[in-house]
This record gives sequence, structure tokens and C-alpha cells, in this order.
Amino acid sequence: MGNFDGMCGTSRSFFARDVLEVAPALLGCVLQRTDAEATISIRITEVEAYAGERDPGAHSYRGMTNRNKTLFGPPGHLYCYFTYGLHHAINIVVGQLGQPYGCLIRAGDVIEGARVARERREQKPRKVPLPEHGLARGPGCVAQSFGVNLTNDGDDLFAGQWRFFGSRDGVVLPHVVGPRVGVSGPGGDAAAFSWRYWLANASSVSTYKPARA
DNA sequence: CCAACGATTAACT
DNA sequence: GTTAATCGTTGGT
Repeated sequence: MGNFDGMCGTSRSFFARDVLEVAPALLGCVLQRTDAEATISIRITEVEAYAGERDPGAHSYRGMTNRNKTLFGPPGHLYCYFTYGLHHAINIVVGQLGQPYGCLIRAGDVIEGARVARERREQKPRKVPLPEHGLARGPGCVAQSFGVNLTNDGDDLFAGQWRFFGSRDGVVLPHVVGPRVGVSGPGGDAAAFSWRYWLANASSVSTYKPARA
């Protein structure tokens, strides 16, 4: 495993561009992590762009903190954070060094390692069975399927456990654009920040929930 | 120091 | 549609 039809390895410079250019280009790409337990490969179906100092919805809007310092580092690394006291979520760091841009990976199709991903997602008993397309549906579910936590914050996606596969010809797949999920305040303004991108026909795309005022 | 809240999820009415 | 779960980070005092 590890090779995908029409896909190939990508260089770090793919991520060293503006986040509004990179975010839609991530759709259909495959992110892969191999640890002692398994190899998990996820085909990205939903992302959101966060544009640092020009984005009031971004963690990095008010400058560097201990939590968000990875965003200020080189592109092509993993920004992992913990939220709501329960969940982890992952970004890919985007932009030139020092531009604190990130793409939140909101959903994807688990195309390799689904058995282990399901074990991780079903550690707590559930009332209704988890469908295959629900394994990595939602940011917390993506992180849990990969089995990542805060110790993975800053991981280099071009080394160690991680691989990233883009489309061979760099084509951006047809997609849908809309307002971001769960962003309150000015950054949630749908007209100014419709920076959520998803594949229209993907069943793993999370259901839309508007942010509270 | 402390209070508020969050780039969420799953279950419930 | 509404709400509990659960805690680190953040920003103000």
C-alpha cells in the first residue's frame, strides 16, 4: 500500500502559497500516517482556510501564543490543537515561513486502515452503528481516526510517520464553497469569510452547522 | 488570579 | 432543534 491512482508525492512548496489558493487544492489529496499500530490514509473531502492576521476567525489572528506557535513555523507541518475539553483537530500549516496560515482538515474518506480507524472511533460505546463514511466526518473524527494528539503538534508532513499525496497534474477538483462552521464573531461572517471548501458528492462531508452570534 | 469559552460530538426531545 | 460532556487557553482584573 501507499500508492494511489493518479496521485504522487508533493513537495513542500505546494503549501508555501496563499491559503485561499492551497485550501481548495487539498480536496482529493491523500494524507497518510503510519504508526506502530497501523497505516491510516484519508482522502480529503472538506477543508477550511484560516488566514492569520487578516482573519478574525483564526487562532493566529492576535499573534503568536504557546498554543498556535506551530502556525508561525514552516509550511507542510501539522498544527494540532485540543478544544472543547474533549477533541483534537488538525491543520496543515500553509504560507511562507512566518505567515501563520492553516487549513483545517474537516473531513475525508478513510481509504486505508479503516479497521483500526474504526477501533479508535468506537472506543466509547455508541447507540447507533458508525457508518463507513462517518469514520473521518468532522474535524475531531479526522484527528481520532489518525490517532493523533498534542504530541503530534508540529509534526513534519514530509518526514517520519507522515506522507502527503497530491494529484499528479496539480489539478483542482470541482468543489463547493460556503461559510465556515463553528466560527463565531466577525470571522463567522458568511459574506466575508466563505472559506469552507468541500467535494459536493462526498458522503464524508460534515453536516453544516452555523456559528452562534 | 479567575471566569469565559471554544475551528466539536453524540445523544436526546 | 437543544444540550451535556469536559478542560486548556486566553484575556481581562
